[in-house]
Amino acid sequence: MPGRVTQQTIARLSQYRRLLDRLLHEGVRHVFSHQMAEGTDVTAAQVRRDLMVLGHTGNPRHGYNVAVLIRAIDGYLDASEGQRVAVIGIGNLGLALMAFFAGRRPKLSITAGFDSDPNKVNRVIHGCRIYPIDSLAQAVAELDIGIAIITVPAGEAQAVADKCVDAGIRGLLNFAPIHLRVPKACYVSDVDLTMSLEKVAFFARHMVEVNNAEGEEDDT
Amino acid sequence: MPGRVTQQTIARLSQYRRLLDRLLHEGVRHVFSHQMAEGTDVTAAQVRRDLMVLGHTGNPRHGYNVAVLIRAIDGYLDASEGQRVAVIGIGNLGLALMAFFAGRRPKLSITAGFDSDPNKVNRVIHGCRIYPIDSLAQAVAELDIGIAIITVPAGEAQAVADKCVDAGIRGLLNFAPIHLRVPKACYVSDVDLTMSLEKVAFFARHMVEVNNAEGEEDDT
DNA sequence: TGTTGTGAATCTCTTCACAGCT
DNA sequence: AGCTGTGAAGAGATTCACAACA
Repeated sequence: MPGRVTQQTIARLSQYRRLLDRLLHEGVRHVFSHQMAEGTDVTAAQVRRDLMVLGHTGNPRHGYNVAVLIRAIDGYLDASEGQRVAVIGIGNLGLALMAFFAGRRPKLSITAGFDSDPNKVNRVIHGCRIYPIDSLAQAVAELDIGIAIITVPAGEAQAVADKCVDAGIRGLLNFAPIHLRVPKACYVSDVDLTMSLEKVAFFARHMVEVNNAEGEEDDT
Repeated sequence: MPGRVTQQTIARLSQYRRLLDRLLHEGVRHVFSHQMAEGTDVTAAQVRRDLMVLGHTGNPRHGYNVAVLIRAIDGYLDASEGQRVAVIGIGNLGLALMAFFAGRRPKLSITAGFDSDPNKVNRVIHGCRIYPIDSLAQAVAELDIGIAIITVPAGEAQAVADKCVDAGIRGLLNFAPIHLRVPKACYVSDVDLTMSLEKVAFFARHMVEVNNAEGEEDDT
């Protein structure tokens, strides 16, 4: 469907949707692009540009109908048949992510966990079973899992990624601090915690040159 | 010191350093830019361009001396006096992050935790004490904390951010799924887990149009 | 009047390509 | 022979600015 969408547009659509969900919850019916811009971290022009990929909605009188716009984003981002996700590596972080994502998006559900430690296998956490890593291919096929979250130590991450690819998984969310090599047909997004913290540490000391969305609020 | 450095250059320097640490550990003495490019996800030209900010140095014969380059990046990214970090919100994710960051970088140490739940207060986890959220300002001053990791629920995040700013914290790593409003002098980096997963889900279904660093390895 | 949708301009980041060095 | 460092070109993303519209 999409001719050519950038990763950042998809990222922002996800944020818009979250904002819109909250607004809907608060009883707001209509929003203007500049209001959406305020609630996220972008300009009004950027919001309108991003919404173009949806084929659009929106009128100059009331702006965008919140409920309609949410459905439009849902239709664009979500797979109608849903997508199932595995967490591989049931340590502190893996458990925290299972808790975090549990029940958050109906079309994107954590369905299984995997670990190499026999003590962790067969437990059921947040309604999903932990399988031995060796049964990955089989379980992925049976449960129709298309996405994996990798939370194993760096040293094991590449081997795990290879297994995922072999099992037919086409999307990886990688928390291991290492660059994964995968075939072009598999999409990887890295969440690099160390890098994120080091970035904050650096700019906390060099705040001057960051124009973190200028027209922003107060000043203490 | 930096005239104007971009966030992505800082992010990549952090990744180069991690790669170099590993190489040093493996006994590698010298690297060329194209080898560093392989180990991360960038081009050789990008690596060389990024390293320009260090002032430094590398020679056409052997490339870069690994140990020297690490020290150069250390000197650029790290505060010589070190920086102390607090984790606010000691739930699953907060605990996982305390474990993850424990002892990872000497110049960037998790020093305190904060939570509003009295049951969690005064415990000591990974060598650092959990304080009540009300004592934030005091503890931050006493322990000289400059950075906070926010892992509280979305509904509390803005209030927590405000307290952090008041307490003098100038860098925030935010895991709450909400856009924080802070003064321009405070730097915020968001780790948006939901967005990251939704991005993976989307591109896993639309792999075609992503040229995820083309010249990459195999093809199944 | 105040907003949307969007072509064009601008700005920012990445890649090219090559002189200079070893 | 093959690399580094970097000015200049190129690609890509964002913002401007305005016609169309309610």
